[in-house]
Amino acid sequence: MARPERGRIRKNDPVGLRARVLDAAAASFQGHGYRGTSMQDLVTAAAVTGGALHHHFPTKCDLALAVIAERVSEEVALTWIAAVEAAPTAAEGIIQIFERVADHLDDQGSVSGCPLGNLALELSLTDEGLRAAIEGEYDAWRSAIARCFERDAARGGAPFVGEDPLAYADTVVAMFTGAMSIAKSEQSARALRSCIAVLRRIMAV
Amino acid sequence: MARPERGRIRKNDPVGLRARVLDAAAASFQGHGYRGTSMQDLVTAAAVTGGALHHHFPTKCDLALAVIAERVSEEVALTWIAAVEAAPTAAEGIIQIFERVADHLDDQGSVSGCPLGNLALELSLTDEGLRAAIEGEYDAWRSAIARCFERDAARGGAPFVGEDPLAYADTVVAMFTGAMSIAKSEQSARALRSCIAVLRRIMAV
Amino acid sequence: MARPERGRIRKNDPVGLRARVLDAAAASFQGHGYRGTSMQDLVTAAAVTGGALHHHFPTKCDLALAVIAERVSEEVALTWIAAVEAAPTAAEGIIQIFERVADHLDDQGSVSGCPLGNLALELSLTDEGLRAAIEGEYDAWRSAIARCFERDAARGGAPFVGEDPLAYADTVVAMFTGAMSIAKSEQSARALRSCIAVLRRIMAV
Amino acid sequence: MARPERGRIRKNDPVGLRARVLDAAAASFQGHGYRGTSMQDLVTAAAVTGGALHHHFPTKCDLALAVIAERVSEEVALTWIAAVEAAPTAAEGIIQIFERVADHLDDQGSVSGCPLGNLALELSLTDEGLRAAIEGEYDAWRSAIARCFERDAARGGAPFVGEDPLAYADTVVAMFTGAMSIAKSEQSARALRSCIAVLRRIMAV
DNA sequence: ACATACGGGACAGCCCGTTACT
DNA sequence: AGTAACGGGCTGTCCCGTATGT
Repeated sequence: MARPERGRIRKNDPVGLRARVLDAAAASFQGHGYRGTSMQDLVTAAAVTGGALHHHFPTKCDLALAVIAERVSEEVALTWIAAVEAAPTAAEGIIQIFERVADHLDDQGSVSGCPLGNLALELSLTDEGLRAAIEGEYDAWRSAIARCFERDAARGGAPFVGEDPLAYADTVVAMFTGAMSIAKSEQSARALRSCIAVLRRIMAV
Repeated sequence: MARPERGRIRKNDPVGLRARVLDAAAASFQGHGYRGTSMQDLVTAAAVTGGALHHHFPTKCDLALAVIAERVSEEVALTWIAAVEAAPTAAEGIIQIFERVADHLDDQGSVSGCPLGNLALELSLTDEGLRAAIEGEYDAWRSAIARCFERDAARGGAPFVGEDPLAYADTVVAMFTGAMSIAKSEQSARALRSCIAVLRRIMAV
Repeated sequence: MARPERGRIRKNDPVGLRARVLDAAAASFQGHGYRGTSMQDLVTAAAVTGGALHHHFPTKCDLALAVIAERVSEEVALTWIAAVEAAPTAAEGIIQIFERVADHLDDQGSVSGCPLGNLALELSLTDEGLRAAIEGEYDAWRSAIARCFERDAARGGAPFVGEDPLAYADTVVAMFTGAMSIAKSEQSARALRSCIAVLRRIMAV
Repeated sequence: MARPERGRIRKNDPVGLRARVLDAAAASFQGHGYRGTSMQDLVTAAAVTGGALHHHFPTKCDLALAVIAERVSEEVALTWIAAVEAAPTAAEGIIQIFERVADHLDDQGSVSGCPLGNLALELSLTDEGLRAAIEGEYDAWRSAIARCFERDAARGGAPFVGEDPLAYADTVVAMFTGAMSIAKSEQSARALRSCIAVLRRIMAV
């Protein structure tokens, strides 16, 4: 995957630099928001120069698109999609993910919210390209959960979803997104645990 | 009576001016976000001068606090608290509110999101005072729903809430907040309608 | 001197209010400078409202003139003019004043400079009226010292002043003003003590 | 080679631009004071853009520090330090400098004061870094004069300084600073000439 | 690829002074 | 006499993006 080094230490490291910037941007966008993050902040956080930053990401919007495509997307894929697919049933997987995130928030001092939700509210009305990218992430997220519900139903499980697994998937995503928003404003995982309690009853896990 | 001269007639109307500013700010904060709204925007939108604005709201943060306390709070009270309390049962009230909001979004061209949710994600980590104010609104919202569930349970209804009406209330708030976030990124009421379908089944309405 | 009270407690106290403002302004002008002091600072410091302040001093410049005429002038008169005149000889008086001020600076934590010197440098080129007022203070100060030198000379003392007591008076004022400036930048009375040492030798005290 | 489009021709000349800004700032700080000079004034005076100004001097304080270190310092070095060192004796040098400055003031229409003194009084209590920088300049100035007195004493001259050349140097600096302050408020070189007369007698020049 | 210099235009906050009002 | 509302305008700072340079 990575370009093979040839013993020589290259001063120019476009891949590493780009990755550093994306990491810094993803973290800062989540913590301080898109508008709350200046390019200068990233120059400092990623230890790059302004020129290099603009070489890789001509505009701030380009950077946001890359963060969504290469960082937020990955986080959704790992935290949610891979996890539900790996779980015995979608219901169990969903509960586990909620619990894992809630535990993680308790471990950390602060709650900075769902990265996708943060960007969704801040950028959806700003730029059509960004909006579409965010919508795409939501779609992938919801679709993966719906597929798991359908799989379970095909196996005779998940009776609660009835004829509309997509609506249930949508609702799970909405609950998570909303609970993270409340969690951010309360700086506690309480709302997530409330959702867990309700989900257990609904899905009989 | 009124004397609309071409020269400037100055009228001391602190209440009216303050109201104009709050209205303009509430609308712009919801549409473009807190950081996406400049004080100059409000000067234009509310037709006030910079000096007058500064007199009533020395800092932008003060203005946000006032918007939360005097506009967002009122909207939550009207749209949600009064509506659930007035409905025959909490379950019916909740469904009605979701439907009313979804219809409203369909009528309008664009979806600008839940005012409380927007501010929650953007400002919770910015200022402790703002975070606390937002937390208070969430608490009032959730508590009102929980009280309605308890009232119904006392009358022998709402069997689904079991022993924890607060968790159900929390979940409803999370679902609404999250669905509005998704709706904003999709520019459609779809997510809300998915939630309605699920809520109907859960609460058997 | 004071207007006779008639048993009734008057809420309006123009004299007291004016005095409070002048005190606050004199202190702040010396500490933070004329431009470094805002009318709002004085509103806070003197516990008056903006309206009352502007009622007594229509413009900031008017206030500065009043501070010079009623506070700085008084301080020069007390600290310098009365003190040299009361001393046995001008030379002894001058030394004593330098020492008194140096001791005072050592006692206090910080050195905020000579009130007249501060205003002189900041305002002389701003407004002709202010410049003239400051010049008048310098003139009164220097003249008083010169008169004392002449008085001593008439008694057969102060041989060092020769035929030009005014030049010596000027020099003393310059030394004091300059030493206070250096003292402010060093936050120490060192420069004043250096001047004392030299003055003792020159004037043989 | 160069392609002079109808648009603006941009030239990267960091040294020249920086020098232009420092020159404009030094002049304006002396004439109108630090607080009396706005960044916009400098943008106009130095014919630079706000962005370029901010690039070289992120804050006004940074600019003041640079003005002290690179302009005021140089002026002190040229006008005073080099001049006293070059003179046959310190006493003669000092008198010459006073006379040169007095003549210069008479030639010009207006007196804008000693650049170091102006900044000393206005900024010493504003920022610790500025205060320290100004103190350093005073120290260099005074030390240079003291060294010349010592040199003269070693050659058998300057009998008046006795055992404390530093106190005499201090006094000379104070006299100059104070006389310039008075000169500014009187808009005349009179105070300087008074000092010259006294210095001649004291130092027997 | 990367680094520095630079352009032009906002931004929030504050300023001094005036006017309406009690 | 004293209070509070209000008017414009300006301040220092920062912003994002581009151009020049290596």
